[in-house]
Amino acid sequence: MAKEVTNREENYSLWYNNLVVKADLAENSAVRGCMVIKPYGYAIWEKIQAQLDKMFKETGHQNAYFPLFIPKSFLSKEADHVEGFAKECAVVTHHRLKNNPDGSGVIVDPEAKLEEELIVRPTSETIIWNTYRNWIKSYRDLPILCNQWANVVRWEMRTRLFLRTAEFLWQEGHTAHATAQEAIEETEKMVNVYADFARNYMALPVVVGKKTETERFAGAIDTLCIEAMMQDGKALQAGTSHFLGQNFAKAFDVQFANKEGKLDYVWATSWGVSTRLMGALIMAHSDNNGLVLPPALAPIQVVMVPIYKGEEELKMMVEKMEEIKKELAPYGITVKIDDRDNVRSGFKFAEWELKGVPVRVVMGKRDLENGVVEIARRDTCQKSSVAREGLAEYIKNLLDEIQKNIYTKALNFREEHTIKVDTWEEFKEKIEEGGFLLCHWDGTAETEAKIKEETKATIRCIPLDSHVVMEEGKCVYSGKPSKQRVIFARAY
RNA sequence: CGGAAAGUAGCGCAGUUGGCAGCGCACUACGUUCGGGACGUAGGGGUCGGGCGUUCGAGUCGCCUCUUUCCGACCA
Repeated sequence: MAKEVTNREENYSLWYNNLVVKADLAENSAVRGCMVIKPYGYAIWEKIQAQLDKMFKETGHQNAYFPLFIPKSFLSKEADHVEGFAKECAVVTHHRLKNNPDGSGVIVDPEAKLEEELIVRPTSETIIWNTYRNWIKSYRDLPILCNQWANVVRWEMRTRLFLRTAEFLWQEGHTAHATAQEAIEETEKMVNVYADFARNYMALPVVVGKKTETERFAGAIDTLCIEAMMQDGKALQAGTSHFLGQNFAKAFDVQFANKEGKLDYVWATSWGVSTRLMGALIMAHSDNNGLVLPPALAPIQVVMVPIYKGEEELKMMVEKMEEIKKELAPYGITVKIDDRDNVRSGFKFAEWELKGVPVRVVMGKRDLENGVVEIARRDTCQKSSVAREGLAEYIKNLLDEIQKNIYTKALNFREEHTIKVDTWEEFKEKIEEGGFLLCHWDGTAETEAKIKEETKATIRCIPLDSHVVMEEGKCVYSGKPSKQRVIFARAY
């Protein structure tokens, strides 16, 4: 029997640690907080990667790759940036080991000390802008629209599987533009690409918004973000897009000759999403039977389980299933025929449900005689008998419906847990229930800090895509005037 | 770095006043099963985190130490 779980927190760790997308924390404390992604989990990441990569290319971007190591001096060039990342950097100080003279293993060779320490990238702005200096001389060299798929390391004091691991996989876009306007447009364009991806592929309703000054990326003028709500009502920042102004161009002296022949500093953006998206996927859609994957990102969209007695029957069922698989191929549907004969079918059902496969097709002798198959959908757990005739089209439509349904379910959940709050008393009460609180805010960092101190709630964003919040009012904390509501929530 | 809890088989755990190291799952073999996580029989698997001490005797008591998890500070 499946382990009985009673609350979401337990669920998450069960699924993480079970076979879904296992992340083993290494036992050595030095790499505690790094993760192992098992093949099935990595397949989900590959789906995310493939789709995002396609969308980046459709918006004119190209992939590139920059070094893992960043000379320490680079990091100190942009004051806010170093302030933001200095506390969580892994530093390489030596380049050689040697045998310990006393025979007890190896030690760091003190002779091999690096002249300048290397930082394992926590993000690549510095090394990329140091490179862009050599690439950009004229307005004709602009824009530069690069993306990098890479791993980065941030030595967090406390880690959490998928949401905050010491090493994580991500993509970081770094663009260079001739004008502020163009860079701002790029920042907006990319946050919208993320929102589009989240909504249509992850089935994750997200709010597009702007970060407050305190929550902003270190070194940015503006940070745009997509914020999602998890099933426990907590907020999760799922992606960010930064307008960096001329900060990095000035720090790395990247100037270009404009059309008038005058020198000017380049305008920059950067944007990224990470393996945190997989955490979001799990925490947004899973139910008590395990993961629920939106068809658009499921590595396996349809699993087929034969019901049989004896080798002959198994062979026959698999043959019939191969036929269905062939019919599904033109639709681009990925199918797994589970022909294992060493586990029972009930076990297979449970296992594939745990892995979140959207559609299960079951076929036995009975079905064969009646010209039907049994179809079970993962999102609603409903089972039905469906005619073998026209099955491929039925499944194609069902996958679309499941995709929509998962999104709608998450959207309804978010809307049910989003409320307007106008008094401080009510704020303190409602924040305990989780969810998004739409409140007026006086725009000061002081108020923001005090609210955080008293309730652990932060301003997730100033929404950009909702007319609901565009109304005047008074700050929920200070009573000072405010032009629009912002989203407060407790966050991961 | 502060506060709390926990370390016993691969995983999850029990172990009473100190007295033979246990259970469930998983694993191996054979048999019966197979339309929702099968069952029977027989097996294999342990430096009880580590060290020191108390004791005839320590998983259990004391001291020290290491590690992990959770809550803060930090953060995508």
